[in-house]
Amino acid sequence: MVRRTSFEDSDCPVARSVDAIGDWWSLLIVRDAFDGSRRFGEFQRSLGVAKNILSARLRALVAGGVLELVPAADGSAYQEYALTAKGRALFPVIVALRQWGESHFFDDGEPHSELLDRRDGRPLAELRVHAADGRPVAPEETVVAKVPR
Amino acid sequence: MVRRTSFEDSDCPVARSVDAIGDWWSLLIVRDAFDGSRRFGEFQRSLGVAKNILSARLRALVAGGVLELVPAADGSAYQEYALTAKGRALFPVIVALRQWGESHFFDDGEPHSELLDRRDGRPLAELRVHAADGRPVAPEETVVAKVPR
DNA sequence: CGGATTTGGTAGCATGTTGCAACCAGATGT
DNA sequence: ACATCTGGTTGCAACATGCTACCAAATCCG
Repeated sequence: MVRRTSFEDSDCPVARSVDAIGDWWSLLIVRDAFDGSRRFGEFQRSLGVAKNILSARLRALVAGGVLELVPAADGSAYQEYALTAKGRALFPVIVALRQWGESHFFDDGEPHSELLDRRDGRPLAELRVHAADGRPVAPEETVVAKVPR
Repeated sequence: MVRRTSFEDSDCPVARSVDAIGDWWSLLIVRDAFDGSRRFGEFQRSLGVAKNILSARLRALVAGGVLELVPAADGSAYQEYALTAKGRALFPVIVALRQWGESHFFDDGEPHSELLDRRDGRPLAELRVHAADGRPVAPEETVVAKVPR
């Protein structure tokens, strides 16, 4: 994306997040990281993305503090990409996108990969937005407060 | 983004969602729609995006069923873009991105726009991922079930 | 009514980014 | 030692992006 206008100075957190993630490939990389991918080759096989693109995205994610390079768990000289705390904090974003996709882009019975609770093997609960007091809120019940200058 | 490989046939809901949204501009358009923007000009002023890009994105979002064209509320001959039910279902995605941005890209006290509960004026609760039984689950406590062929 | 302005776009063009293929160095396997 | 795997980089063509100019219809304003 040719973007002469970066969002890194925007006062909207959504814009900064979008800017930090970079592009959709990056988000799918993060998804794969949640799913257990750790090595360059794993990401590449899973995503089918060109290696130069993957290389650039991984570097950007590391620079952005979403991933970090750690020594390979198997003791080899290679390195692995691991989610940082900041990267793991993207979990609700991935889950939200996943649930939206499940709800709107698959016919009844059409098979798709699913995110399950490891403990009981059941799908996760639908994400819901709540107010500070725990009451569920719909979009119309919210308001964006413009930044206090 | 030059993407010869579309994700529309992926079995991963995240990939299909990403594909359906299209690009980051589209997501910011949806964010603005949640914030009350309805007209072409409103989106353009708010985003500062080139008109041809905005035009293409709006058309794609309408084609994808995220937005729909409705007669203008003020009775004029113009039309307005309104979120469909499918579009409104993106609310958790936007909120998740917003909260991630708030947590990681603003210094303490740095002003930023905020999403508040209209009823009590307080920020929303932090989104959390729960299992079917209501227990909170961390990423490591989940597993992706590969599609049953 | 008539002219100016706003709204909501489209068209053309330069440029940057994507994505493919080829290549390459170091680590690993045998 | 030799082959292969891993993890990249480089060059290049094609395409999408984004800017500016242009345009038609609707609306405003005197």
